[in-house]
Amino acid sequence: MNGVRKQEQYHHGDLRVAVLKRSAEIISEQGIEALSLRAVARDLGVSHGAPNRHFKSKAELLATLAADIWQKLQSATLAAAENMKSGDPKQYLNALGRGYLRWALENKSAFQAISHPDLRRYADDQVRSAQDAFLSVIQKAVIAAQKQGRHPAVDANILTLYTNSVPFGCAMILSSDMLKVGAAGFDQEKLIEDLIALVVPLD
Amino acid sequence: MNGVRKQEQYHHGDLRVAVLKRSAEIISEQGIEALSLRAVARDLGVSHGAPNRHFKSKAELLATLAADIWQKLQSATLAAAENMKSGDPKQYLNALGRGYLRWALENKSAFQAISHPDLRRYADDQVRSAQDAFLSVIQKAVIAAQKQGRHPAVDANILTLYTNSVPFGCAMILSSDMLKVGAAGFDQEKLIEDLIALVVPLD
DNA sequence: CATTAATGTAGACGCCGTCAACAAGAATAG
DNA sequence: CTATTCTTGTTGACGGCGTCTACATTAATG
Repeated sequence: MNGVRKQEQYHHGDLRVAVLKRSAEIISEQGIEALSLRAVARDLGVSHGAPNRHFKSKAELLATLAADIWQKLQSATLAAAENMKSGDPKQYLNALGRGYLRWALENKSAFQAISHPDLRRYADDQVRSAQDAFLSVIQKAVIAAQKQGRHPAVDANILTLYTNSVPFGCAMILSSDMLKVGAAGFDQEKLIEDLIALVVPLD
Repeated sequence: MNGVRKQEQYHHGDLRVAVLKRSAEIISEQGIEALSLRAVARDLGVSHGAPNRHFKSKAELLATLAADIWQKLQSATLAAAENMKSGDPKQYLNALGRGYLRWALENKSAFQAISHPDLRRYADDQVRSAQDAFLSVIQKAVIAAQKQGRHPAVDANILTLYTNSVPFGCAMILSSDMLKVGAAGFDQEKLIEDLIALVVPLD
């Protein structure tokens, strides 16, 4: 029960972290378009200008959040394939794909946030490197699977793009309700399995 | 030389159309996040409240624009496969895919706009039906190709989702510069061809 | 303990979307 | 042709936003 509120104190103590945390909550609860610096400040019982001491701009806050989301996506994706690290490259890639898509579908708002227009404008180093880290995980697995006979003749970059675009596009489409797959009580895990099997068939 | 400006007149005559046109320009030139009702009004030499007479809200304007973009995407996609309408279903689907991806890459800002967060909130009938019209074009072609032996055992909805997610995801990834494929002078048409061939191989 | 740096506050600025009250012009009925 | 009504554009206001500056408080440092 150490949830001691520090609202009465002049210095918050951890405002940067608190802003990031509350922002992430707002994104996952109400979507990224509902996020405003002033609302976060209000929620934290702090003046409207306080967050600016920790983020040069809203874009910088968004970039920090986005980098974090990429990192979480990467962790989840890797964790899903953990137990077959040393196994068959195709199975490994397939497991990565399933982990990727599963995380995206279970964290729709966060996943949508990483492609938000405001982020694209603000090409931030931390976002870039978080993205690159994730993409290189995929790329390595793609290349390993290619050596094992998956589309041997195709350019590796194009193959990586293709492999990425399926969970990415699928998550975008599903999370924006563009296309409804079996509205009533459908089996998400089966969807994931069948869909990824189309990109990375296990023979 | 009939570019007669009507700015001096009290009634614009065609404000709704003019707003839509200028909005589309702004989106394609500066991206959707740069679009504001007031800026459009300014550009058209009209008072800041005037556009509200033609659109209940900004969301409604966005919805109208989005429906238009879906329609354009559909036209371009269909046009790209026009000459093989009566041919092989797989070739037809492949051509649709290439037309889809090509249009998305040549109209990046517009394409990105249709998945903008502000739109997802505002579930508008016109957007829905424009989307549905487009998706049913794809779905029909997917089913036709399936009858010809493309992934015969897979659920048609999942197969449609998969088929859609490749051009969609790929266009999203490329247009947000997440992944760069052959930065220096690369052949877009070859990329399109190779990529779509992975989803809809022509044997 | 005195000074400096870090952090939060308060108020202002110019954007934005939206609304209500009003004005101008177009369309229509008599 | 004129009087009325409807549509469309104007104006000003409101609150919300991001950002900046001047200032206050606290923490850290010498």
